[in-house]
Amino acid sequence: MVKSKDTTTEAQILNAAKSIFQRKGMIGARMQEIADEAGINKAMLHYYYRSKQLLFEAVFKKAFLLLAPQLNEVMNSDDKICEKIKGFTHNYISFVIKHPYLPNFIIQELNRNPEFIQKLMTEKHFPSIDKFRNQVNEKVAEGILRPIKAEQLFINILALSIFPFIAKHLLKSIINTNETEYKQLLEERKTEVADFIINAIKI
Amino acid sequence: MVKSKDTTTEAQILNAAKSIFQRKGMIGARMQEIADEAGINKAMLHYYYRSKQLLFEAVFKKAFLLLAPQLNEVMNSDDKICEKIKGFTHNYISFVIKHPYLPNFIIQELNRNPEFIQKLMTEKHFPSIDKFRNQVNEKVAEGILRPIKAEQLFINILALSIFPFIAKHLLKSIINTNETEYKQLLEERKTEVADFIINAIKI
DNA sequence: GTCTATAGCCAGATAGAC
DNA sequence: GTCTATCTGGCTATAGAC
Repeated sequence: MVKSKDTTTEAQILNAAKSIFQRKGMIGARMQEIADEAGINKAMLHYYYRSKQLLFEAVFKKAFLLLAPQLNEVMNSDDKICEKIKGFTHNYISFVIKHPYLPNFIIQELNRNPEFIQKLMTEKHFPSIDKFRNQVNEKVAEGILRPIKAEQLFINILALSIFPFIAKHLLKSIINTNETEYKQLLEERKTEVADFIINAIKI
Repeated sequence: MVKSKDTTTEAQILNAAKSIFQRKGMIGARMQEIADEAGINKAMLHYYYRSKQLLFEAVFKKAFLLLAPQLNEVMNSDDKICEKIKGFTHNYISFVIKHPYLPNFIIQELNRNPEFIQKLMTEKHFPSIDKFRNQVNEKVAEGILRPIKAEQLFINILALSIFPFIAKHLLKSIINTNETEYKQLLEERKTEVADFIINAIKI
């Protein structure tokens, strides 16, 4: 029987590395920790990925390519604006509930190493908001939407979807909720965020 | 002549540490780097603050106590809700434009060490949204505001104010702007964010 | 391919002269 | 209080046996 793709040593390492890097970041992660998580020897990490830096880049790229296409898919679809907003916020929040460390990982590592984004921008699937921008400008000109810059609206959509995951611990304390209640709030946001945005922009 | 408070060695160290820790985080920062920034010897850091951990905690606490009272001041004032929102977003965004590393620093270090927030919660000035919550619930009951949970509204206000600073590099690339243009967008948000929120909640 | 042992480096911390 | 020199531990990376 051929080994399934996820049980090869190489894949086991990548999964373990993903888990550790996303929780601790590039600098905070320890190769020994990754090896332990994968249940194999530390030397094997170097055998397969040469260095910590290269292992990290493999993890980062994979994570980025998981988030980016979702941005594109919705932003550049042919849906109407309200449908886009509903679709995007619902899908994105659902996705991030399943992968809560992902956005913070991406944002944090891009802050640590802003030049890294240059490499990513050459990728085919790097997100763009061109279609979304045209749509918004058009509808604003027609008087169907309140005047707002497409860029600001885009920032708002992303902020409302992602921030509650990034600032989870701070927000939990300020609004004085426990873990269960906070998860409930996040669930509600799957629809709440779109309602909020649409009320904000419709005439 | 008595030395001004900011030129004592102790204060020089704290300022240098603030600058380095906020940019690199607790793990990324190097004691040597902080000493260089302060223009003094590495051994002095230990003479005044004993260890990296204690120096870090001094910086973190000072930073937190800079952000927290602003939250309280607006959220628990006697202003009407719309005034609160306008006042808070304008002041907070202005403040963060001047201290762009601050929110990310706080959020990042709280994620790394969630237990740390327990210590902070015992402080007098730890933010609470009690008054704001009552106000929102009241106005919603009266039918003056669209139905929304105060907690969700609070999260939205903070998200729209802070996220553009945290995700700066990512957002800059996606919306394809240079540094100057992005700063301009942030400037606009001093009023844009409040308009957006108020439109979203008013009937 | 997988392991053990270790080289080599770097950073926090301290000893001790001044 | 301030400095130089050094200790110590931890981490990445590799050499080499199996």
